[in-house]
Amino acid sequence: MTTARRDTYTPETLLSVAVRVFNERGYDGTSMEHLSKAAGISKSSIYHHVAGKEELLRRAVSRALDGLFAILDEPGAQRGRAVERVEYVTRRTVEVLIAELPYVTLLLRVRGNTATERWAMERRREFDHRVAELLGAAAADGDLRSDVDIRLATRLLFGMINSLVEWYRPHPDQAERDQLAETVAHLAFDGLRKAR
Amino acid sequence: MTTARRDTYTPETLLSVAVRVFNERGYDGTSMEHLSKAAGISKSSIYHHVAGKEELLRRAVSRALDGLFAILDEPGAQRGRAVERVEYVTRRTVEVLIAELPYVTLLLRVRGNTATERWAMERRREFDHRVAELLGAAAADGDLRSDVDIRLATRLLFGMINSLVEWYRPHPDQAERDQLAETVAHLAFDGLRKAR
DNA sequence: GTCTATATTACGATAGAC
DNA sequence: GTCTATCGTAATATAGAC
Repeated sequence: MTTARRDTYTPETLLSVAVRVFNERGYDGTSMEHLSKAAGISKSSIYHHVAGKEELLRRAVSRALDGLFAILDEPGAQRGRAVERVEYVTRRTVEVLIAELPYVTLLLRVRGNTATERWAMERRREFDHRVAELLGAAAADGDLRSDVDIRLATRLLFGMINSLVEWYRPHPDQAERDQLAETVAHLAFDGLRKAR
Repeated sequence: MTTARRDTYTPETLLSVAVRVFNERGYDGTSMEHLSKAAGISKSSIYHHVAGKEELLRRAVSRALDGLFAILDEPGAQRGRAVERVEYVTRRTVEVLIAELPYVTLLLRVRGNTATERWAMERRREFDHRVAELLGAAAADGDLRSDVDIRLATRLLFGMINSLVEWYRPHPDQAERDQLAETVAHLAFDGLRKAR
């Protein structure tokens, strides 16, 4: 082994700094100079670790997308009635959003000006589509209220969940985080689920 | 009277072009060159109508904020039980958001990099605060479920409403627009309001 | 009111020393 | 791995002709 702890940047540690600044100023509003100041190294040193600004964006949104898509492969999203699977995905989406907050925040804000941004938007739409299918299956099972359009409900549900990135700030208390996911699912589905 | 119809830009008509481009590319991602191409006039001609890029932003977010604050002065937001007032404000906020869609969209996306952006964010927080107070009054009246934190509910409600700007596209059918406001209020309050 | 031409600054990225 | 110096481009904005 070499020295126990290196006090230099890796692409990953540099990424965490960059994502914070991207979220504060917006991706387009952040210059390499801004990143350089925030990281405490010169502009050219950043290029030693990553190819450029867009690579930092790609790494960040990839991390967010990987976290979201992994939810769909979990047992809770694959077994049981559709309404229970979509409720599970709702809770887990909130949890992943909180666990990877800065990365998902950045993902939700890309505008499509670069190839990387357009790729991220397409992958995100794919995730939304997968959840919309689940919600559609739950409706077909007769487990959702019939007086609400399913596409509209999907969009409002995602709108509610995704809005968390605009105000939620990391909390050390694990119980508090579980509570949040429960409240969101509770609020969403007590409005959605057919009375019985 | 002069000629019935001038085929030249006013600050207002130029604004509608600029806001569209701002929403497509993001404010920071839009250059005066982009605006010039979209408007079909040269960069320097734009400066004949407005002082610069930031003035276009200020005019846009002002229009959005004026529309939102006007809701709070309407009779429906001032009379009756708090729970009915907040439901009225919810419906009207959806309607104003749709009526002034590109302007509100831009307002909801400002990041705070300029003085104009920080002013807009502060005014928007003020509006949110006013609605949160209404929701608090409704809770004090005992008209809302007691198992949901009121601050969290306010944020999720706004998150749901504001997410409309991410997917809603103008629709000529007035009934469709009324329907949307009803559905949002329905979904939100059938989850929020105490069973009776 | 619109244009071309340009001043000036900021940006992303590279060269090359240490 | 980090630096200073710099390149080439694109940005906001202005000058001044028509």
